[in-house]
Amino acid sequence: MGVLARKEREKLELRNQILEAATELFLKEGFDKTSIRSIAEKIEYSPATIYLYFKDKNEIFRAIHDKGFDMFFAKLSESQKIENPYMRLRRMGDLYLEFAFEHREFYDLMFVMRAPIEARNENGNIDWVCGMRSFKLLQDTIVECMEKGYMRKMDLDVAAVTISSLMHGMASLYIRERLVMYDQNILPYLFRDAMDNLMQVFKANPMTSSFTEN
Amino acid sequence: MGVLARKEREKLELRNQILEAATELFLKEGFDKTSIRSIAEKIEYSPATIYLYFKDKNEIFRAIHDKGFDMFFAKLSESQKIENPYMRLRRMGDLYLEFAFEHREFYDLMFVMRAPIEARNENGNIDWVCGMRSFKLLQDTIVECMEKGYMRKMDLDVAAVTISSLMHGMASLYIRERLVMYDQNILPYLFRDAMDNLMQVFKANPMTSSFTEN
DNA sequence: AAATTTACTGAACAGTGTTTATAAAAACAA
DNA sequence: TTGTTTTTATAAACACTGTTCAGTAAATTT
Repeated sequence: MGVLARKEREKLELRNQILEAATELFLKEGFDKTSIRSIAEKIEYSPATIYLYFKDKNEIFRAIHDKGFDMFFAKLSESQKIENPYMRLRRMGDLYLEFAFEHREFYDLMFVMRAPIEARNENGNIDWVCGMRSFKLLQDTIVECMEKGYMRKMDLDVAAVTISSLMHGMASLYIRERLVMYDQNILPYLFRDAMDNLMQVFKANPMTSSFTEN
Repeated sequence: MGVLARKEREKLELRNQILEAATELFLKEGFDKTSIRSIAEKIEYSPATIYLYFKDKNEIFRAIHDKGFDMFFAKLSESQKIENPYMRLRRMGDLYLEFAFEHREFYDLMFVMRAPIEARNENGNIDWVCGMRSFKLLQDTIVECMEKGYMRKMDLDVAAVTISSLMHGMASLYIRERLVMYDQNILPYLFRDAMDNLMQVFKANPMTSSFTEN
């Protein structure tokens, strides 16, 4: 049955064409200007055709959102070559911000925009896998830090949420232009110091632990 | 010239009517469903009339955004009765999250949405006053903490950005549904611990300062 | 009473996401 | 090679959206 296989392939190919066109438009023109009609024109199909491959506009951006998380995971994984988990965690912070700065639109779609979230809600099950892969990387690193004594023992969820929140806060305040009172060129330095500061919260300091523990 | 005064008053009154209707719709139906036509219908005027009082839809939401910042400032100011600046700073954190949880739509408009920001960009000058008032409250409290020895001396901008980013990160990840992997009921407790942790970064601990200073 | 200013609106423009009936093409069966 | 069925694509329409502008009616001034 080579016919079915070919059809399957063709079907997937057009789906990818739609996704590529949508991504290109999204990165160049933004979400609002990436209309179903503009995508259709780019791939030289009728707008209605797109609805044979995606349920709605949100589902298209849900797919782009997923690809963004793949890129994000790859970026964060660059830290894995670092042996020391505490240094690795610190490096993940830099990589996080590098991703946010280099791929603002993707970051925005993944962590801020409503569209990709609304797509899965109608699906029924809230499949949260793609983002979870990166979050698990963070969790595992924290656990390793605590196990190997680089970090004082504390609730994993609290540590993970604290770190994620600081990172996302900086990235999203910048991307959504809520830090315009600062010279945009010094922001990376401010963010760096903020990360360094936070790292100290978690640091296990044997010499002072008896004083700071309570 | 009582006539002119009355006309001025009437002009302002309709402007407020538009704003009230828009706010009500915004809180009930969200940004997208608050159309110019729906606002017009609510106040029983033609859609075109709205454009005699506001340049565009963004300008309407820019005004609502400003009112939100007034509420926000009032909320944060509740902390001012606390004498100790370190305790006051900690209280401001709680009040920040209370505001975000109680007025999600306002918070979203003020700190996440693009619409109100785009409004001022066309104005020319980026009048950043409304949000700055609250930010200054934070800065002043930090300065007071450092001056009175409750907080170790460090760069004010770094401290302010660190605190703002953590707060906004928690609030916006929650509001934009990026923390759905957690039981939503425990989030307030996680956030509380995250704030307590961060406070420790800044804490001036005389007994251990000689060890931690470099 | 006439002229002018101010306030308002109907209608249109150019777009949006989405659905549906219809047509064409491809695959399968006799 | 027919005829039938399934798959794939689309034109056209629906119900919206923000925004503009010519034209009208009312209020104010001369």
